Amino acid sequence: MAKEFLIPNWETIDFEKYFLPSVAIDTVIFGVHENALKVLLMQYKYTGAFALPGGLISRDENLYDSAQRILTDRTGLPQMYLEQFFTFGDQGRSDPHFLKQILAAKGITLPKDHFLFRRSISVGYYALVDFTKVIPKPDVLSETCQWYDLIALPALIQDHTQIIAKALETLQEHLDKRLIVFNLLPEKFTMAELQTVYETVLQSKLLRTSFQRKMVNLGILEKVEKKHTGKAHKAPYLYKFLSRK
Amino acid sequence: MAKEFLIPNWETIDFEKYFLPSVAIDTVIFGVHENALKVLLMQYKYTGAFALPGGLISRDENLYDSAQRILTDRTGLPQMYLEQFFTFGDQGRSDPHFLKQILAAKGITLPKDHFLFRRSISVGYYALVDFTKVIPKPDVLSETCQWYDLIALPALIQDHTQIIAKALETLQEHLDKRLIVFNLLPEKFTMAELQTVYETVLQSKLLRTSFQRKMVNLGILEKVEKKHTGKAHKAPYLYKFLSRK
DNA sequence: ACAAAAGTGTTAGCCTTACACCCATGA
DNA sequence: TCATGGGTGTAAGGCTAACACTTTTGT
Repeated sequence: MAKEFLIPNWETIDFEKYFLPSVAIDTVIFGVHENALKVLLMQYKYTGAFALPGGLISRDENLYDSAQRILTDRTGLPQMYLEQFFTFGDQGRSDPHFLKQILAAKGITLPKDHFLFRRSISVGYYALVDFTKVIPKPDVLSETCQWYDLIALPALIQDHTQIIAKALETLQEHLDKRLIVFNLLPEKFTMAELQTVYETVLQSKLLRTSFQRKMVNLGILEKVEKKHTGKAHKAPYLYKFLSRK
Repeated sequence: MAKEFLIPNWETIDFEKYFLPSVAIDTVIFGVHENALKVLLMQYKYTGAFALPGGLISRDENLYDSAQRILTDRTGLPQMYLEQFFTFGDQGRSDPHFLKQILAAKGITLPKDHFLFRRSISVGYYALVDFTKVIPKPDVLSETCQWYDLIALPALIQDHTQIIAKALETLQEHLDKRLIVFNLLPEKFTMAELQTVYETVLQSKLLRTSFQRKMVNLGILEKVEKKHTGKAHKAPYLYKFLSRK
């Protein structure tokens, strides 16, 4: 339910009947491409404002499942690594300015205190995805849904810049503790690629030789075969993640 | 506002006017007493059911401030160490059974789909307090507000047992990373007392000599004076936490 | 053969584990 | 002086930083 629910008559639909009021979900979708950490953002229709993918929680849906659904809608992936990281609830954070503008441009007018305009708490989830497998898809409010480099983000609506910052912080803390990097990579990868992901996420340079040893010593990598790049140097090995140790 | 707001006419008060619907806060208040980790629980009137302190979010209040207010109401402390740890949003988690029973016993009848009976998401905060400074105070729904040993908790309503488990898990992760143990202790304490707190929180024995060195090497402790216990052994030093390094 | 990148060896330092030992205290 | 608990010394092991070195590849 609710997948492309938002398309029909805004004026007549009873949002309260299907969705929980005053709560929403915002998602930060991380992907790696060309040695850079990327985030999936939507650009709103008419206004050109940038925002994180997000959505409402169905009354008959668990919170986690809501996040999963929203992420599937935007990425096309049936499932992905997904983690709740923080809930944002400052008073000033809900600013219906852009939504009102978009609806006005569509010729839709809703009452001032409409469900969609009221203050809401937002539960933040971050997702790690294989960049190459994602097919970004805008929602009804947005013109585009595209990857943006984390170090060159456009201005975002509301508190979405802070939400991304907090997501990154959490990801950095989780990176070593849980073994989750592999969600950002294709099945097979070189040690250099793995290191680059670490470096872009942690935003710091790591020693090549120490990194190699550390990863190998974790005992979760399997050497697969050599990858001949055609370059004038030793061919690197490809590694695979051992799913269950 | 909203402090003892819940006392008067349940039937006539417009909850939606003052509080956000479908969101609540639950708090896990940790304290240490007699070498044991304790949690503050309320016991509901009439039903005898046990629950975590919690409450609603005022429309004009930041999320964090709501949690602070709820905690001040239950402990009497104007402020305390406070951290958001998770947001719980499974469908089945809201069970208005006990609330309905209590209201029925009071002779209050509210419509079946009343604000207070609907499914809600709950934002979890944990607090660390100095046990000796807390003056527990029940809310309007509860008969008592008391400390319970973490390893001998009574059965709790809804998903409150899981909420406590998640809070403890988070506290364990934060214990070494942030320097927060001191919120559970009085100003001056012996190394043995500090170690006991670590052991009860982490639920594992630690080596006395290594622990001593580790704590001292952190450089955040100040040796104050000796504490003569009257026991037949060397008097331990009292230590103080250096607030800002 | 040579440059460039991948991989291995080696040493030093730090932190933890483990346990031995000394110190202070009141019975 | 002895039992008890507090505090320090010391050695082994694991992990990381730092850097030297070897290996493999295509030009």
